[in-house]
Amino acid sequence: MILHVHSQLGEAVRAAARAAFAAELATVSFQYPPRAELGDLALTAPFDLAKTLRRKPREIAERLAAELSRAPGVRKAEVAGGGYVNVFLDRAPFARGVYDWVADPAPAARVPGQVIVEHTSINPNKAAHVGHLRNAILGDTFVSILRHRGRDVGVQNYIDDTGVQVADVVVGFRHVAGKSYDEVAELAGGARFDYYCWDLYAQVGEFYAADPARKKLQAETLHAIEEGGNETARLAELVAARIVECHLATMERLGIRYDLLAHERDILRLHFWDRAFELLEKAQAIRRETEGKNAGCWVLTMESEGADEDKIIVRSNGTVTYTGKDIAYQLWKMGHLDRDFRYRRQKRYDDGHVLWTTTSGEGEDGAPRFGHAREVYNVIDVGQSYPQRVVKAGVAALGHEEAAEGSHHLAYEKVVLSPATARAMGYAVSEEETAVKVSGRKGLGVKADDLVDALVTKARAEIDVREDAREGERRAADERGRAAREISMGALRYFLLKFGRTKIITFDMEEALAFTGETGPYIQNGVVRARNIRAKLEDEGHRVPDLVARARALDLGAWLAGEEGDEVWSLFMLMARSDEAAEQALRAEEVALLAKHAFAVAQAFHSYYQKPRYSVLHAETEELRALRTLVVDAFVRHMEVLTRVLGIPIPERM
RNA sequence: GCGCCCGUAGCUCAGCAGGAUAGAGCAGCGGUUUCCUAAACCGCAGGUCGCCCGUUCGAGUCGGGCCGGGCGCACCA
Repeated sequence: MILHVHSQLGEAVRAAARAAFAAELATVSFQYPPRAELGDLALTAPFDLAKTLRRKPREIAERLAAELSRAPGVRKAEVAGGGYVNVFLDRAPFARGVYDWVADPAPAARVPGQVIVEHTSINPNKAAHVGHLRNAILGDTFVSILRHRGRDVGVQNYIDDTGVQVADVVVGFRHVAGKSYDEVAELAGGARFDYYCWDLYAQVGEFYAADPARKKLQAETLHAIEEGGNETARLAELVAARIVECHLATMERLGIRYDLLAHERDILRLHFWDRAFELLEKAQAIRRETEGKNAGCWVLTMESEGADEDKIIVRSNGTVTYTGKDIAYQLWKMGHLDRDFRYRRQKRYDDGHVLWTTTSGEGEDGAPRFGHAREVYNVIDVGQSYPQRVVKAGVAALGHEEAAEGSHHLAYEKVVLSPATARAMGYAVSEEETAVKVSGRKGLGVKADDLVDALVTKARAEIDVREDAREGERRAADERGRAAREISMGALRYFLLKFGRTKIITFDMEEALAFTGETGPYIQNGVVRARNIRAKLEDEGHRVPDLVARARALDLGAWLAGEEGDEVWSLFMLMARSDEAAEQALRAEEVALLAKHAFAVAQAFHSYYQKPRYSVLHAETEELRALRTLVVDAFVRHMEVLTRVLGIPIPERM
């Protein structure tokens, strides 16, 4: 909504600059005055023009202000400070526009070209932990914003089913737990297999540490898995497949779904790397070293990477590194590898959406076209920045400049544990430590399902307290359970989104369980209240659509000019800026911007509706009731969209 | 050594195309419920934006240098 105003007024400013000063402005950006009394939008173009025109900013501002005052939708424009132009919008038509926009949000213009987002990509060898949740929630929400803003997005979850981590658990089953394939199969069919593997994986760490010679088992196992067609590979396959199902179930609790599971095994079996190697060799993007420390290796030159400029892609024993495989995968994503996976249906979600999986065996018909993206976002922790740069460099070295340009690493920092939370989990933490690193090897970390369980339990307890205090009918257990799950989901998603992605999150259980203040439940609460007001109106014989229609026909201008109007106006301005917030989130690749914006909108509504003098049901006049209903209805409708984009469900009651 | 990230209120963090008096949550203190549900609202208090230099009409924001903390620079993934 506001972006439309920006471009319209921007045109007016450009025209004015042309007419008055024969100056050509490239882009006109608008800011917002620090206080509402100063105006609705602020223009800083006079400062820029002052430089090129060698005239006083104020002088330029005067001229632009005069022109802008005549622009449609503008009530007045005045010069402030050293050369700002503050624009006051005509409130009534703008407010009607905002209402129409939120009541019937036109989908954003379709942006051509496919976008692939890879996220989650957890090693399929143990339960997901809170760090993985950060990845998945970040990725899922980014996808949602992309789609909201008109992008065609495919979501891929990379399954490293032939890596060392899976190999370690296989070693665990064989040599630590001493289980046969059938015994593992039985375990895998039971509950909490991912938890079992979590503990087993930690034991394998100790097993290796006790006798370094045992590391040989890891190498042998990994080799057998890569080779395929043997008992070890079958066991690895079983473990990985079952753990992936656990991860999918965990993520589904948070509303996170995928379009494709891309398996590393299939990248190997279908010889993606061999093809990528041919391409890289032919383009002389990689070269074989004949002397020096990298003798016998194929390396990719990394410019400006410091002392160690070359990255080894193929080891001297002829095997390819992970980074090499990743280059092949990235090339496939971008449609620059003339190979493709075969596909099978993995599962069908409740809403009918099909999750596909890659396969190197027999494929099924009907798969959509995966992997011809214009833009690729890889959601991977910041520790992978260097290999991600290598992947990008590899794509670029093949001459695919645009593809390299379109390769984004959505890097995020890790999640560490607060001393209190680590202690609660039974770890000794010294006084000086301010944070404790999670460690899969040591089995130290907060499991995703445990965290969700704790949230649901806490939310349920809160609900029970409130329900028991109620007069009249109380909710049944299953309704309370559903609300508890929805509130937990909102709390967790917001909690992991509100930090910038370059910030290390020190995870504290107490803090994560908070339902007051800047949290998901705060946002949910506002919408629930607003919906409740609408419901009460209907109960008392009013019809919300009629009231809204009536309000639209009233003199909005007079009302919006008053004291109540100021509060309503700032709420409407904030709602109008949601499209801008979403675009900013995409441009800055920072999902937190939209999450924070949603909180700000909720906050503005809370502060308004809470005041008894602005009561809708007990409004002094029918006119005021109609006007306030329009506000409440606009808020609900808008927040339904915003929260859906953020993946925050709205419970029926808190 | 080189590269990246972080340093803003007691604590956790916003402030990411430089812009007006630096914001929010938590914690603290004081208020608000015969009023659409208090997971709420209102108020008070709390800041040399790590330090120095520079660019600019203007720097928390950009550049350089320093200090402190974290991560990366594997023939691991």
